[in-house]
Amino acid sequence: MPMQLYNTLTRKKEPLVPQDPSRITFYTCGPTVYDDAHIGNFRSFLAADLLRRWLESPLCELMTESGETHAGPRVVRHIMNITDVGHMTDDDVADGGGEDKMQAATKRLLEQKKAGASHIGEVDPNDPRQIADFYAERFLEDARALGLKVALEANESEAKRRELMPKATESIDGMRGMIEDLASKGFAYRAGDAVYFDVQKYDRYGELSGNTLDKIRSGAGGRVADEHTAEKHSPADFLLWKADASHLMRWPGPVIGGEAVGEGYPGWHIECSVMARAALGDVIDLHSGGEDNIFPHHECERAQSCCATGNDTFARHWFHGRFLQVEGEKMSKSKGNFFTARDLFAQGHEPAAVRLELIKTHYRTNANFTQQGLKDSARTVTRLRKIVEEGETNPGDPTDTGVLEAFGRAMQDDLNIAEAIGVLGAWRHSIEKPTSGDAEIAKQIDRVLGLLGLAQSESTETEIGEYQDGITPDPEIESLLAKRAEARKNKDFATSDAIRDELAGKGYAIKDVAGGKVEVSRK
RNA sequence: GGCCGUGUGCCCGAGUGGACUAAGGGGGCGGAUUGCAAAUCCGCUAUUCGUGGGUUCGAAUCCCACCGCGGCCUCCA
Repeated sequence: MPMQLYNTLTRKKEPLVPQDPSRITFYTCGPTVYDDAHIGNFRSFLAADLLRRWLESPLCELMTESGETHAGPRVVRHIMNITDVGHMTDDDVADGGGEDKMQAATKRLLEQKKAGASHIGEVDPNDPRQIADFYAERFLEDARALGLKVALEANESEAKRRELMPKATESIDGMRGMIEDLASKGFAYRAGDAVYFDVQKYDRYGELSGNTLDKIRSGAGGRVADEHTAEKHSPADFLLWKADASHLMRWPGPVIGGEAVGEGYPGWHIECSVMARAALGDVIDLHSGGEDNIFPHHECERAQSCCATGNDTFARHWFHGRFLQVEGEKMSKSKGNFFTARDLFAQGHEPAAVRLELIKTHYRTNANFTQQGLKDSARTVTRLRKIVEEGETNPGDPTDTGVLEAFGRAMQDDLNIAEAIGVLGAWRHSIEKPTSGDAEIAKQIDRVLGLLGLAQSESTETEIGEYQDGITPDPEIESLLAKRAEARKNKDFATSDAIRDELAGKGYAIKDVAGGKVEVSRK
């Protein structure tokens, strides 16, 4: 059974049929780097990463255009852009008002700097390019820590990074070119300082999101402001270029109808059309993003790309992940349930646990990120690691060969990761003593899950303690551990238990491990 | 208001018409082990699938209505 994958465009599960099944083209809308990416962002990027890893797996079978089955492994050319251009908060505002994201970041960073925050280091909060570069670098670090394959590949060299994780600011010429091309073909027009895409010229506008121009016009959300739209042909027309000499980030504008539109900045959809085409060609196999990207971003991107290339199809298959909630609630800074990946690492959670917690819920349901879940995930990772470590020292055949097939069957069905992990649990249960064959199976499964290669949290050893979760040994803990060891030696268990309780009160869990040492971890 | 998705045990989550007397993980309980814990291992832990109707020989699974939750309807993964 070839792999089935839900396609946002057709609103149903259907076989993924790439143009060339041995080499799949995949574009993912990446982060806007005006702040650290949060775990919701990463859930979406990790869903794309999991899909990519699955497609590359020898276990994955795809349908070809002629209806045959194509067995893996295969190559996935995966591109993830980095948006480092600020965008107007409101592109309807014709008079240059509104606030740019990078400008908003500047404001925030200035405030933080005043308040004494040091994490921004030498960055000049008044320079949007420095801000973007700073956060882009941090994004890449986090992405690598979480095992995002595209970020690992991009790390090989600056050339690779430009190729696989292009920045919008590196593609301004291409954007200008596509805007001019769209205008010359009659799909775009100039109105005052702006160039707009003429949605009425593209009759498939709305197919992806299920919107119609009618509904957009009468949108009860009340967000289609009309007083500024007089210059547009349709209220749904969207910005391709905005001339604005006051904008901090600005570039020479396109030439429309022989006249140069002034210096300014591109609209926020055009970059992906340009970068996807440059890296992957006119028609791509797969395109992913968060569910909020469906409209307007991907709808607009599709319109631009199809009109520019003259093809009916831009992306053959659209893949969108649902949002992440935290402890059952919408994630928000005011609720205090807003986490970046590095927040969690700093709390001592290992990247593999964070990764598993973020990928273990089916991408098309709202996931609930919880502290308990993070603990469960950490345990699952430890167990998987153990199978490999113990198995490698015990030569032998696999205990059960059916597990790969069952795991694969689950993944083939629209990336049913939860069932796949269920299969893994039952498999682990059936193993009494892991063999080298079992270790091989675990490793093959992990090439899809991407957990075992990630950095383990540092443990620091002292004479009596093994400190986990990045805990730094300090004299107070050390002396308590020493006292407890002494008490245990004298069989004074009342004292020894009291010390354990005291440490628990300070937030540390301890356990006695082989060799007479005590493992100290966070409670 | 429109569109899209979703609602399964104490919790997270599989299952999408008959092998469901509903995976897997966590938690809890009991046992082995341990000075006691931790970890590990063994056993137990939903006659029931948001609510109410309907279709069917048969429904968690299909249909309708209602309720709850989430997303989009020109910043947003």
